[in-house]
Amino acid sequence: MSTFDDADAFEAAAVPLSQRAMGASLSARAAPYLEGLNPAQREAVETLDGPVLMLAGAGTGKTRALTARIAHLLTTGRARPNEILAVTFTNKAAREMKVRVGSLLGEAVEGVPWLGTFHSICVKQLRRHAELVGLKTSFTILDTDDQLRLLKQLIALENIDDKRWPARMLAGLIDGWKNRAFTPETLPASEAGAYDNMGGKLYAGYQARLKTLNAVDFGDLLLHMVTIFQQHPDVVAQYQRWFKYILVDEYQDTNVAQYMWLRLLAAGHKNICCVGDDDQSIYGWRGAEVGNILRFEKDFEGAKVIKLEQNYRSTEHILGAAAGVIAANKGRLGKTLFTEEKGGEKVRLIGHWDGEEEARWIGDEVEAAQRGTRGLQPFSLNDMAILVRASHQMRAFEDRFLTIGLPYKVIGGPRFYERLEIRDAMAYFRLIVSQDDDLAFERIVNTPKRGLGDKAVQTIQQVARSNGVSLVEGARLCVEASLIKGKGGKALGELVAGLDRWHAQLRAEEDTHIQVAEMALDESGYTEMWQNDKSPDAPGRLDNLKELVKALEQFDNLQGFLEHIALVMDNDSDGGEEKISIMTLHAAKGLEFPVVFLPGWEDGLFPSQRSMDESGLKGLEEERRLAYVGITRAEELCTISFAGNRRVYGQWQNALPSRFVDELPEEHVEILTPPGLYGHQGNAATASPVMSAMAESDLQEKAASANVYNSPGWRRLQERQAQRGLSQPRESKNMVIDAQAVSSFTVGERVFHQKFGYGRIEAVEGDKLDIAFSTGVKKVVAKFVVSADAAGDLPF
DNA sequence: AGCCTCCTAATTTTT
DNA sequence: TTAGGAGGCT
Repeated sequence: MSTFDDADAFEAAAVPLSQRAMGASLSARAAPYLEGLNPAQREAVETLDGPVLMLAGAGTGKTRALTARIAHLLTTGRARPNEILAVTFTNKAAREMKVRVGSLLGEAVEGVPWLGTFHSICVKQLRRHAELVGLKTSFTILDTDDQLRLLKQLIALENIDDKRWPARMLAGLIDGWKNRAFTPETLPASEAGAYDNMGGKLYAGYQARLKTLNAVDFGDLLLHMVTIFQQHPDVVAQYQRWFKYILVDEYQDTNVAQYMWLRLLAAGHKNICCVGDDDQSIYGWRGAEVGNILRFEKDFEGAKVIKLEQNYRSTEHILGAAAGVIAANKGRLGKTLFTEEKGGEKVRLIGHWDGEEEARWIGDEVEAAQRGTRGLQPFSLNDMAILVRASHQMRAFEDRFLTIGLPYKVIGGPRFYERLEIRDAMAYFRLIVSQDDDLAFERIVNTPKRGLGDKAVQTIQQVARSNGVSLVEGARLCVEASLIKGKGGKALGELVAGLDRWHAQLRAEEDTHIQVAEMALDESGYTEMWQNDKSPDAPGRLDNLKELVKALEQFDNLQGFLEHIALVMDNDSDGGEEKISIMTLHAAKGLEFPVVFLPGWEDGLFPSQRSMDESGLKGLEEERRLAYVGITRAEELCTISFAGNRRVYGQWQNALPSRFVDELPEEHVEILTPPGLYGHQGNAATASPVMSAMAESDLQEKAASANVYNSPGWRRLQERQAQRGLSQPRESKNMVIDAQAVSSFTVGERVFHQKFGYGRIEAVEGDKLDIAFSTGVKKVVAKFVVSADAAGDLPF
């Protein structure tokens, strides 16, 4: 069966033949989109037939090549817009590509209808074929919140210990399985069996539940399409025929499901062009398979590999430093970036006593760069960024910048549509559109407070289930039968009546969807709830709600809006004031800044200990790619720093400089040694332990063992830090306590705890102690207590 | 039903 | 340190 007979995007977007003629005449002259391309880029644009892997290093103009390729396909008449499938990962990338193709072709082309993210394209496809996986065309897309709520219910329903099966973990497992294209049916025993097969059972239960709810999660979008393609050759055949040319951006980030989907689609014309950079694969932890890009030539027979290696972004020192770091990775496809721009500043490297000093120093440097330093012209704050490994590192910078009044913005924080009030409002909207949306109902049934607690909700659920109806219908029955007493019952009646009324108003089209939306938020008491809220963020939330309603203006109806929101979750609202950006390294991929600071290069933090523990060498290599991504974001000035001491979860911890610091090639690095730091007496360059470490360490050995703790330079650095530590009373005490706390506790010993006071150890299990305090026996982690004899030395 | 207190865990995050 | 969740108390 097929829905291709419907008026669909293929037909709607078909381009009149006259345009093809126009395209041909355009290309007869010098095609404008080819101008200024270097030979490699040009080859990437003009090699249209067969599989092509465009290996595009950082800053080599891959978006340019990709968009020119689309323009080329269209103007030469090789493909009509609707015969091109172009996939990206983010909406931002999709948008940018649309804009750039548009500007290359002017008014000539309406747009490429199948240009979008993996997910948006899959939604489009799945809406056509939903019934093939037992869904209705109108299926809803769940966000993470809904997903977790659903899983919690499932876990409770199955009477499973939610300590052993936290919903979060289960969500992670299921996500992982979907990323690897495992359905409950195809889930290998090795995966499901690892958890008494309970994982597999819960997965199946979850999928069944989704089906009854007529809902899918993000992973399903891909997975369902892969399933459909595999089970219905006629369906996939149609798409294979239609998509003459396929383009994929950021191929190194594709997961197994995405890979399978692409392979299935490309099997027809085999004209697939994947763009990516194996050195920038940093999403392994969420299912991306670097292997996809490494295997490309094997997967797609007769593939042509084109390397874009000329970099237009960074100075040669920055490129050199990045190359030095990434060289330590194995199994790379291998690219060597070069630039024609010579000179520029070396990458600067500096060590600090602690994280606060690091933030202070960077703040000063930012202000200096604003004024113009070292013969460089002044930079705008918009041209500067601080890229951190983990978001908790941002705090030190925010604190410092607030103190000195430096405007900053955090990129990639909680997004607009993920905020509580927005999700609540959206749940109301969802219910207005469809009363079948049980998850939305659960979310708002007692928001604002209506006196409907667990018990009331349970009653509604029971009634709904036994009658085989939605929760809204169940609630209606409860009201009619007066099953819920008191003010809760009355409020529930009002809510149901309200939902009916708003829905009717929307249908009647007497009011616009915007008016209905406002009405719902007001009449439900939701707006009022925040107006009465005295917490400091309430006004902001009200503003957000206003903004949400305003966003409705761009859509013709609520359905369209909801669809958009489910898939497009960004908020790029940017005020006029110049600001320095603070973001994670992950968030920085694809961006560039003239001035970049890379703080926190300490072993354990970056590379992250957890990443190395969980994924070993693979994890370390991904961390290294992250370092590479970080350095290559910089155009002119790149500054790497590390701190000897850092407060982590309230405890002081000391750390060694990142092993990546040692991998920076000496000739591209300038060591800054401000007064008061490592060996400032005497010659700064030679006294620097970092420099010594770099000079003395053996690259080969490092690459092999990935362990440089034994290099002489590192030892010296450590010693020096320890010495400094002793001269700095506060921090050193903490470190001493830490050191002794880990090892030496015995049963019966008297200890002191900051909170519980004195106690006696009853049992020792690894680093966990059972201690009898005056208030009772507590389990305490060893590092939180000290031997009672040492208590007098406590800094608190 | 709702508030308060205790406990635990703590990268990276798009869709 | 701190945020969020769970469980207990009113």
